[in-house]
Amino acid sequence: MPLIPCEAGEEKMPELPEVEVVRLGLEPVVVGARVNQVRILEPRSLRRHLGPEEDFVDRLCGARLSCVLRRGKFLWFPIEETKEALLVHLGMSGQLRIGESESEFGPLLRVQLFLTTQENKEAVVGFVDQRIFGSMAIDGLVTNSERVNSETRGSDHPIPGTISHIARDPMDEYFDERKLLLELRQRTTGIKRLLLDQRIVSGIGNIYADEALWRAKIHYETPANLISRGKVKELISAVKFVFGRALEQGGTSFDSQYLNVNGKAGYFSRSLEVYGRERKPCSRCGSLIRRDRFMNRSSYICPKCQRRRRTR
DNA sequence: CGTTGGCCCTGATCGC
DNA sequence: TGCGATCAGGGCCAAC
Repeated sequence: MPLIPCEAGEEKMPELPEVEVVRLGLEPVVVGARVNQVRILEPRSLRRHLGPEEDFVDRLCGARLSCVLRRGKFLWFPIEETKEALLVHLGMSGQLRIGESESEFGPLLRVQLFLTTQENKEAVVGFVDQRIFGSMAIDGLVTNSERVNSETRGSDHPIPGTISHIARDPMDEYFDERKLLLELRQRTTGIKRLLLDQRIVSGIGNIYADEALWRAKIHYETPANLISRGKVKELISAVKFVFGRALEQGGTSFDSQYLNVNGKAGYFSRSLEVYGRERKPCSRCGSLIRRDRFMNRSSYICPKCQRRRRTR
């Protein structure tokens, strides 16, 4: 069975497209599977769980998982017997990998789930996470009317309570583009910070934020309310474009159900125009890409295409 | 409430 | 060879 080896250095934070590829890879194995046993190797990986470690294990053991859902960068597995779900966030370095034996996940294995699949086969899911920014939890599912930010449109499918503040992502069929447009245009904060704020729009991380801003030719610090309506629309289209392109590439390298069921193999660096391309030429104008420090992270821009406070 | 700054966390890598 | 500094950044929270 092919397992992707860990190669140091090429690790990147999974954003929406990578998480979706993980979701697709898990789906055939996990849907209808029964959890027989749970092993916690690193209790800090349960930080999001509201309760002790034993409680997490008790609630999950014996559960049948009905499907794999995603919003933004969160994944969850509703449990058939209860109104709860196994909630997972990969953080910066988390991976969910499918295996058949116990020992193939390496020293960064944090949580292990032993499953019996719908086809009555044994499977093991390993949660591997170097930096322990990712986490797992058992969380109650709530419907729209019970949510913190109840939504004005869309389905009333239940969602884990602790992530009910997470906005719909741009690939969601009920994503409300007009609502996002209106919200962005009345905020004075720099546009990149808003793109990264999962309460406003989810799924975007540092890499695809830079990519989308480059496509729309917007400087990352431009106050959102100073960007014209048309330009904000362009930006939202750019987000959808970079997500869509990454998903296509993730899909093409997706030969078997085991391939790409981890947080890194699906990273599609060939398609990146600015991120990680410091001092390399902009593919539009030839200017050298610059790396700035911003919000304790890197921002890559083309200094010519993305001028400060360009609004139209 | 909107905005902003900073903390968490580990292993790879770099400079001296 | 050793060792401290640096870097990666999503989510969340305190402070104003």
